[in-house]
Parts: sequence; structure tokens; C-alpha cells
Amino acid sequence: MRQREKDKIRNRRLLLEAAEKLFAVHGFAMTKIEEVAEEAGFSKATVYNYFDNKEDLFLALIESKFEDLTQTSDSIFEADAPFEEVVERYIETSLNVINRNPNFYRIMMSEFYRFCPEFIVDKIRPRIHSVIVESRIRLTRYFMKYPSKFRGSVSPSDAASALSGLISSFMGDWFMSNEKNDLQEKYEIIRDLFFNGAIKRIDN
Amino acid sequence: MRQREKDKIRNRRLLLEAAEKLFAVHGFAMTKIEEVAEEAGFSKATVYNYFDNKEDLFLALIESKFEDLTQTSDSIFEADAPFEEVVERYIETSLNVINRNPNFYRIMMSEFYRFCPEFIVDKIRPRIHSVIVESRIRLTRYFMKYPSKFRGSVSPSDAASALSGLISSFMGDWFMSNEKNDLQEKYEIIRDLFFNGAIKRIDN
Amino acid sequence: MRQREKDKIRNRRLLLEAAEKLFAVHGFAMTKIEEVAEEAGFSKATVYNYFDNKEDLFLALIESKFEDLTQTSDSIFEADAPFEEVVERYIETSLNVINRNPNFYRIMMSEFYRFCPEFIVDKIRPRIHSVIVESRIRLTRYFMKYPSKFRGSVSPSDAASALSGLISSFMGDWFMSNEKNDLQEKYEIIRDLFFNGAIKRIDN
Amino acid sequence: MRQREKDKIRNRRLLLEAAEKLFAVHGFAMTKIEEVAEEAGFSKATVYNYFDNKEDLFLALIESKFEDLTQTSDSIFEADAPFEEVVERYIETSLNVINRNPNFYRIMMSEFYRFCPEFIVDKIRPRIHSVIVESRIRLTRYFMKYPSKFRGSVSPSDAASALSGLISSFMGDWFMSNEKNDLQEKYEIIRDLFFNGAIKRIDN
DNA sequence: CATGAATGAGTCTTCATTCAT
DNA sequence: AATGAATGAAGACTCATTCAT
Repeated sequence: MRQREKDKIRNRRLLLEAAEKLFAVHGFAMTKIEEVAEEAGFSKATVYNYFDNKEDLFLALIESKFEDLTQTSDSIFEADAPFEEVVERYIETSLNVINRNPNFYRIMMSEFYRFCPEFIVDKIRPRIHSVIVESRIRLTRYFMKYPSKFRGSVSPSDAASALSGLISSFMGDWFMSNEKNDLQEKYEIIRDLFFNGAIKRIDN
Repeated sequence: MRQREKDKIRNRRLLLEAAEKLFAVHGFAMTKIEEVAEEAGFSKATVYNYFDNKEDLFLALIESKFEDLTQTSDSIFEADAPFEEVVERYIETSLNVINRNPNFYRIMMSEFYRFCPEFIVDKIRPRIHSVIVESRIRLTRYFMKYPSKFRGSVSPSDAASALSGLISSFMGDWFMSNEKNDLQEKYEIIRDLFFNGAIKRIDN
Repeated sequence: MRQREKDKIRNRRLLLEAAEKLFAVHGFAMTKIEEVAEEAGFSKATVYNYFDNKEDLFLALIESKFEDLTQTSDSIFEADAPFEEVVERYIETSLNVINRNPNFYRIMMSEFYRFCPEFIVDKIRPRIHSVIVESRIRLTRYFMKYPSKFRGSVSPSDAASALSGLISSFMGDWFMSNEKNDLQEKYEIIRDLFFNGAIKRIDN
Repeated sequence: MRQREKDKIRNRRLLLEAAEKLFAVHGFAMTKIEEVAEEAGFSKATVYNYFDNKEDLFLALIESKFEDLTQTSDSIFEADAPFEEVVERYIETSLNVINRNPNFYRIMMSEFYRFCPEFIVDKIRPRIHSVIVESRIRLTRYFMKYPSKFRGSVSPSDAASALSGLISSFMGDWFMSNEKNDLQEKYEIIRDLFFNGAIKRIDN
């Protein structure tokens, strides 16, 4: 009885892992349920014992990833840590999360800017906003508490854009290199670029 | 006879425009040839008078865009302009190109990080490398000529990553806002962030 | 042990009842084993502990109904009752049986005139002939014993057709009305129509 | 151009004929689109150039039959023909129509008393009511104009039931005999039974 | 005995592509 | 050159049935 329960959870996880891998590689439209089943070691029909349909599988995957990811990021903006430390932790954590979930981020990159399939727009976009975008919002909000930290022309929201832009830029490079090396090697340079920009100041 | 020739070119352009629009919205896999034909005012079969197949249509589209885009960017890195001006021109031009070709960039964002369909990996990736990535390389190479401009920890390649990361971050924000406002409004903040970082310096 | 036996019989009956209901509503092809199981309060697999397969379930249902139905009708044509009374009893009994087994008759109506699924043709048709049709034959045979009762142009077989046609016509009407009112209300009119036809005779 | 049009109409008809045949034999649920296509000499996909889906094919078939059938029956109840003649014409026409469309009537018999598939209940039932049932209603209405014609206990609606019951009873017998002999042979006996009943009257 | 879970064998439907006009 | 129509090949999804617990 207990065993049954455990198997079911394990199989579900296997299927989600297979799905993550294949959706990342092929995208939603070109991923075949049968491939996912095979990858997980099951037959096509079995997938339908765990998920209503392809869409449901995709949603379940996103959902399960979100659960993982949000858990991680909640604690970053804790109250009384020094500003610099929080930013550093944000970068570090972000890189770490990406490092451990490249497939998920590939999926996000691919499906996020489209308007199709519709269900992604209808059901996933809101979730993404509530997680990825909201993470940006939390960052922005955090920045708003420290206006004096920023150079005059830089609004908190621009700063948040810049920071996550730097991160995702290095993520993109990393993807293009087929995930060679550790993404976290880029931690210092991102921090540095964010804080000081690229240019050597004379007074430095 | 001359007219025939002209018609053919015009129809081809109509089809490519339709394709661009639809690929941007639906992605490669979920765009139907018939939709493209309809959007362009033709029948499905006509598409095959202009392109061998769906893949060929996609490749032709990318190709045609590349021609447009590279023309624009070739002149940026001209020899004796001052460093700052070149960077400014790079940002400006990049934003301008994106501003005028959002659909193309949506396509790039969606299909670029995937490994599928295979032909994209096989045929487009190299092209993309030769254009988008190469543009990054040209930027990097340009930066390499001015090592003294950068802060010690920032390699030219990191700087190039940072700059294009900043740009594409604001592009992403712009896409998410459904292309409200002009992307070019972000020119100054990007320049500023790139040059000086986000943080107010004490000695400033 | 005795209890086991009883349970088994009870469960079988529950399943057959569920099957009757659902076959009547959905037909053989569109009735799902799982639905039947659920309706009876069991799991899908349990059905297979009682019946070899869907076909077997259907056959068992028909068989069980036949047992019920033939028991009832055997005594009608008893030897020395007056002709009119026998006919009246036939109508009455028929209506009564239909009234109590509408689902079964719905099933018959639906599957009887088809040639598919094959097993119905192969296995059920003969059974049906041996019961429903045979009931007609018994009626015909009974009528043959009283040739003088019928108007000259009416053969016993036509008369049997007519009588069962009248009955099934009112049954059809009753089905269409979703079984409102008692079918037995139609007893007198059927008898009357059968005996005298619809038309008022001048000498009447 | 004209030829195209003609072909299309012919092919559509071929498909409908194939569908009629197969739906009659196998019922809606067990008829495969591929079989229909084959029977008509086309490939599976071609069916979908003519009909949206299986349901649409079925509806189109019913619709097309209805058009045929209602044309036939409209003229029966013309104003000033003598009552008996109208009834005779009704029987004759009914038998004739059935004789020429046994498959259609097999389909009706099979799908009519079910509650499934849902679309039949939702879309076809109303149509059937408006045609088959309405034909009954027209008969009933006609009978209502001649109340004096009927024996006292026989309401016009009962008479209509009786008449169509007699007809469909002989139709059922005919189906069971695999359509041996002409159904129209039964014309006289039906008329006779309807008018006079089965029983020899003493005063006759 | 009851059942949760797995699956083979379908069936509908879609769509890129071809071909004849 | 443009297109209406046909189709092969593919893929989502279903369901009767089996099997291990």
C-alpha cells in the first residue's frame, strides 16, 4: 500500500524529469508524448495515467519547477542584511538555480515570448509573472528601499532590469556553449559589472 | 516580362512578411503553411512555388532578415571614432534594429536556445553565429582594442556579454509589455549602466 | 463460505444491472467497462473477475434477461383458454414485461438491426431469434391453430407481425416520451386496434 | 472549373453513400472514417476535405437523407382526396421510401432510442422530431380532421401510432429477413389490418 | 477477491507536401 | 503562376485487457 504510493510518486517524478528534458530540447510542440514515455521508461498510455494530456503534463512540470524555485528564493531579501550582501546573494542564488535547472530555463526562454500555444499564454504567463516576473518585482521593491545607493539616472526598476539582464545574458552565453563550465564562475564579473559598470574610472 | 519579375519579387516578400509575423507569434512548429499563405493572400499551394518547403521558408526568412540587419551594423565599428561614441552608436543601433524588427527577435529568442527542429541547429545556428553571435564577437574584438578602458576585472568578452545582456534584458521587458513605448527610450539608461554600473560611487 | 458465495452472486447482479443501464443509454460500443464498474461500485479490474470480457458481459446480460423474460411468457399460450383471452394476456404480458425492462428493450432496438459488432450477429442474433423472434413464432403458431378467427386476407404470420408491431410501436412512443406514464395504459387500445382495426364500420 | 465543381459534388455524394452503408452496418461508434474513405475510393484524409469530422459526416448524411425523404412525403396529405385514398397513399409511400432507403432506416432504428453519442441527442433528435416524428404528427393531424372515421375508442394519435407501428413492424421483419422480397408486397395487408383489424367480424 | 497501474492496439485528426488543371 | 484537391505520415488520446500486489 505504502509501496504503491511511493512508486506512483517516483514514476510521476520520472515522467516530469523526462518531460523537462525533452521540452527543453524540442519545445512544447515538437515533443511527443511517446518520447517522454520512452525516456521515462514507460509506455505512451501510461503517461495518461499520470497526466490528463500534453498540456497538463507541461503545466504540471512548470508548476513543480516553480515550487522548487520559489522555495529557494524567498529568503534572499531578508530584513537587515547589508544591501551589497543581498545583491550578492541574489546573483549567487540566481546563478545557482539556473545552474541546477538549465532545462527549465531553456523552456522558459523558448515559450515565454510567444503567444502560442494559447494555453501557455492563458495559464502559464500568469504563473510566470507570479514567479519569474514577480521575482523581478521583489528585486525592484528591494531596490526601492535603498534609493540613495543608486546613481542618479538609475531607477530601481532599471537597476532590476539591468541585474537580471546581466544574469540572463551570461545564462544565454552558457546555453550557447552547451553548458560548458560552471555558470557560477560568472558570479564576480556580474556583481562587478552591476556595481561598477564596465568602464575604468579615472579616480579609480 | 519585367512585370512578371516584379510580381514574383513582391509575392515573395509578401510571403516572407506573413511568415515573419506568424513564426513570431506561433513559433516554427505551430505555424501552418496555410496560415502563412492566407495571411499573404495566397493559397497554400502557392507557397510551394516560392519555397521548397516549410524549412526553406523559415531559412529564407532568417536569411533575408540577416541581410537587412547586417547591412545596418557593419559601419558601427569604424576605425577612428572615439570609443565612447562607438559604444553609444552600438547601443543606439541595436535598439533601433530591434525596434524595427521585434518579430524577428521574438523568433530568435524562441528558437535560438532549442536543439530542435534539427535543421535549426544544423543550418540556422551557424548562420546565427555568423550574425548575432558574430556581432557579439565583433563587439568583443572591438573592446579588445581598448583594454585600458575597462576596469581590471572585466575582460572584453565579459564586457560584450554585459552590453548585449543589458540590451536584450530591456528588449525582453519591452516584449513583455507588448511593445508599449519606444524601446529607444532605454538608450541612456543602458549606456549609463554599462559605463558606470548601477551604484553611486562615493567619490561621485 | 456461504457468505462468499452470496457476495459473488450479489456482485455479479450489481454489475449486470449497471451494464444493462449503461448499454441501454450508450449502446454496446460506447459503453466503457470502467463506467459499468463505477456504476456498480467496483473498480474496472473487478469486472474481469466476473466476466471474461466486454462481449461476455453483454452476452451474460442478454442471457440473464432472457431467462427472466421467457419464464414470464411461457404460460401464456396455455391450452384451453379462449382465443381472445390469450391474445389479451399476450398483450398485457408483453406490455408488462416491457414496462419492467425498458432498458433491455432499448438495447434490443439499438443492436438488433445492425450487423455489428460481429459477435452480436454471431452469438446474439440466434439467441434473439430463439427468444424474441421465437416468441413471435409461438404467437404465429398459436394463431395458426385458429385460422377461422382471422379475416381472409390476414395470414397468421401477418397477424403476429401486426400484433407485435402494434406493441412495439407504442413502446417506441413510450421511449420517446422518456417513459412517462405507464405503458400499460395502452393495453386496451392495442387490443382494440388489433381486433377491429382503426376504422369505424358502418354496421357498427 | 465547372468540372471541378461537378467532381466535388460527386465525391461528396460518394462519401455520403459509403457512410450511409457503413453506419447502417456498424453503427456510428464502430464505423471508422478510414473504412468510409476506402469504400468511397478515397484516402482517409480526403474525408476531412469534405467534412469537418466524423460527427459532421453523420449529420451531413442525416441531413441529406432528410432532404430526400421530406420532398417525397409532402404531397401525401393533399386537401380533397378521399380519406381512404390518403391512408393508402401514406402506406404506399412509406413502404416505398423505406424500400429505397433501408440503410437510412437501419441507422434511425439503431441510434434513435439511445442517449449517446451526445451529439445525436443534441443535434439529431430535434431533426428527427422535425422529420420522422413530425411526419407522425402530420398523420395525426390529418386523422384529427376525420374523427368520425375512427372507432370510438381510437384517438387520432393512437391511430397514427398504430399505422406507423404496423409499417415499422413489417419493416423490422423485412430487415431481419435481410431485405428479401419487396417490402411493398406488404402494402395490402397493412392497409387491411389498419382498417379492419385482424379479426373476422361475424357480420362480415 | 479487489484493485492500481501498465499497456497494445487501435482511431480520429492534422498538416506538409504533391499533382493535375 | 495559382490553386483545388488528394494523401502519407505522424501524433494525441482512448480503452479493453492483463498482471502483480
